[in-house]
Amino acid sequence: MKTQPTRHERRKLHTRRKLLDAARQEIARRGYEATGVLDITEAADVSKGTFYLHFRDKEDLTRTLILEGFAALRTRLTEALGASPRPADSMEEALRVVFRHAAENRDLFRIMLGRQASAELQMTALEYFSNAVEEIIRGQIVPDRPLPLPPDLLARFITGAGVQVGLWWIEDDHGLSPEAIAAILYRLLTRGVLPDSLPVSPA
Amino acid sequence: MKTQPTRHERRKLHTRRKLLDAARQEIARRGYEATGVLDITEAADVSKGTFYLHFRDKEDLTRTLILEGFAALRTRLTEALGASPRPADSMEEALRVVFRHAAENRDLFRIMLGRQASAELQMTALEYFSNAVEEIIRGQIVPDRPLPLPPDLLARFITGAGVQVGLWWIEDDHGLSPEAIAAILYRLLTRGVLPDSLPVSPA
Amino acid sequence: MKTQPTRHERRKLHTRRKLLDAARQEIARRGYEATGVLDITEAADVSKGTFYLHFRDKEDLTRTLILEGFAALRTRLTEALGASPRPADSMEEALRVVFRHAAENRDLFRIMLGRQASAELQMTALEYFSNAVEEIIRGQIVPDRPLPLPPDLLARFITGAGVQVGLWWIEDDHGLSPEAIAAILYRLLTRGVLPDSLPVSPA
Amino acid sequence: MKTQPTRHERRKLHTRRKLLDAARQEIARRGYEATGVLDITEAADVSKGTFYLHFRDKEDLTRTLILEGFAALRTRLTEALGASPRPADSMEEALRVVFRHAAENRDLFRIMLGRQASAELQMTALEYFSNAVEEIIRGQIVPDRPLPLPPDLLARFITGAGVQVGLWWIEDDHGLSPEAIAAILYRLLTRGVLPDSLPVSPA
DNA sequence: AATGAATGAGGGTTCATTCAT
DNA sequence: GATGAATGAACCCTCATTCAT
Repeated sequence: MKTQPTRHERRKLHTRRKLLDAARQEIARRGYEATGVLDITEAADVSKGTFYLHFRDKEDLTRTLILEGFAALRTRLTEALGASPRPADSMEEALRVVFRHAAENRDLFRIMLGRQASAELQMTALEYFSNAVEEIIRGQIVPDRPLPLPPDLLARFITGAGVQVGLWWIEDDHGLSPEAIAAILYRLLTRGVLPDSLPVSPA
Repeated sequence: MKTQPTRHERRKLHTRRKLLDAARQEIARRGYEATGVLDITEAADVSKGTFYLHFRDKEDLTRTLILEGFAALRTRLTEALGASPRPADSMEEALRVVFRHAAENRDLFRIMLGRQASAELQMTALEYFSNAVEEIIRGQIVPDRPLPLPPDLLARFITGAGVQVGLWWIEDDHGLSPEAIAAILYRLLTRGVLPDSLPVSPA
Repeated sequence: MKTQPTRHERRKLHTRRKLLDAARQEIARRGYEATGVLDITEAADVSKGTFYLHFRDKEDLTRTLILEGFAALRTRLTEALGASPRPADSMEEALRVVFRHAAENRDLFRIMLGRQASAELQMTALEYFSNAVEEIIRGQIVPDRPLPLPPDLLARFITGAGVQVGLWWIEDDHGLSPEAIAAILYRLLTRGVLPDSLPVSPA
Repeated sequence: MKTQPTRHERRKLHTRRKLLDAARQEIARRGYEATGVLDITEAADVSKGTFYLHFRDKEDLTRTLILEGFAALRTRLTEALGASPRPADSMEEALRVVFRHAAENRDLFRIMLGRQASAELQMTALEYFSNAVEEIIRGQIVPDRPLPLPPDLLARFITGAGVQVGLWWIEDDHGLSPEAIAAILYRLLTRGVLPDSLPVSPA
């Protein structure tokens, strides 16, 4: 059992991959709603019928695409932060990892969060990020000093701000490295937006 | 003279209003993409043809809906802040006004910003808010102390955070008054999210 | 009884005339099928409802337009040929009258016979002409020398040829006067198309 | 290899043929304008969507129908007249071929030339025939005896007459064989319509 | 596993016609 | 008599999905 991927299986996986890649490009280019199954299959150079051999429908494929992206990001975060990260320091490092990942997966981030998404998709992705952030927040609560605000509210605040900063930077990096934009976001989140609390020279 | 806005015109305006109201409800319920022109006209109890007498297409109607909303909010803000608001104090007051307005126009805010929107719509609304915030920021820059961060980036940060907090609160107010949620957001924006800077008792 | 046309009636007739004129122009410009009732009423500067006060529908109006044209032509023919025309000579004269009339009523002839017509209209007009020609033919049959061909066939032959020659000339008169084109058509009809029977210098 | 026009392709061609046949019948019955795509697909017993798989729109299909008809007629003429026809004799023979073809393709001729056409279609078909006739005329001009009339005018004359005679005969053959009606038309065209020049016994 | 012809519900839109004013 | 808002049937067309091959 599990001897080899049976050429057949390799071929099948290859087709599936072609579809996912084509979908990412097409959706990033034309937007989720405007991209038809035909656009995807033509870009993948397979027949329309084949699509339904691999995915239940367009939403299924897109969800797969996004979950793959999340999984990859998670892996990367885990690797970068080690098994037991010390939270305080690790937050900024986590942001750095996320921005680096975003830079390398622009299409995917646009599909998840930008105009190219469907509102549905956008909210789903946002919720995913938000849940992850909430998880982290909950992990940091110490029993004798409970948080004065609901963790899910904090998570939404952070995620909303982070996503918009991320999109601003993905559209045009303004000469900022992933590390630089991570530092800015970290500072804004932890110190607020009043001029006094802002760094003197950002970039 | 001018006694009669020509019953005709009154009738027409009435129909137009019925369409706008029906559209707001239907889109809030089913989402922008899932709502057909037929759904709207049926809810408004007019014929499909009538729709096209008043609006070029679904997008036109929705844009009208949203612009109306923006206009109403702007009016309200202007009234509340007076002719010459002192910026520093007025920020929190502005947030209060916005949250009060949001509470009274849940459907509209969901349509603009929530899952019910199209991604396109969502970004457009977000941009609108973001531009308004940017405007305010630029208005506060004093020549001898320039902002260390691009105003549009700050605006995106604030808007992203604000919108998510707003949606969190619109979905379920968690027992928080508009004033309370405005205070929380203001605090998070100006002092950051670290536990130390958070108030002791939120609501 | 019949005192004066009662200002009211004059006004009504005036509106009717405006509609007919507008229709002729619009249909000549855009074609019968492509011309909407709205196009006509706007050109006539009356409301859409008014249209149906004067005509049952678009076809009714168009038929009226064409019948008016026929009536005018008939009047002109009667005047020109006198009460008892001697057939032989009168045929060419009749053609001259028709071509003169066509030149002065291009729009109408285009609507009846050209691309601007509906196929229905075209055949109706053609049948009208054909019937008129048949009438003439039957009037010339002398009992002891019956025609060797059915009069309706001859009439269709003549009408078909005449209409196409007429359209050729209406589109561009090629420098030919009504009299000249009438002479050509007469010659072709009576002598045939073989080179030998053709006149030496046409125009 | 090439044994199989890929059952797929055969099936597709079959569907296409069903659509063309159904369209010919329906348009012949109800007229071009009055026939909807739905009428055609129902008659062909395929779904509405299938229509658009084979033709861009109704006009596209109709053009195809007519061009097919022209092509078939042209083939037949070429076969009948041989490679190098002697013009003089061949004109009557050509008419015979055309009338035979018309008899076997009544629906198509009605669609192209009769009330069932759109005026547009009618003029297009007429122009096609007219151009063909003009071609023939030009081919017969001998340098030292130039035609005294413009070839296109002659062509229009002949075509107009021929089409009307053809329609007269297609509607009801009046007991005339294709050969007989061809002879009549030939005689009328070459000798004119005056009683003296007409044959004594028509059929 | 792959194909692509066929499906058909549903979308947006137009426009001749009606009718209350 | 004139108006024009409202009607609704009918149209063309797209596209996600199915299914026979």
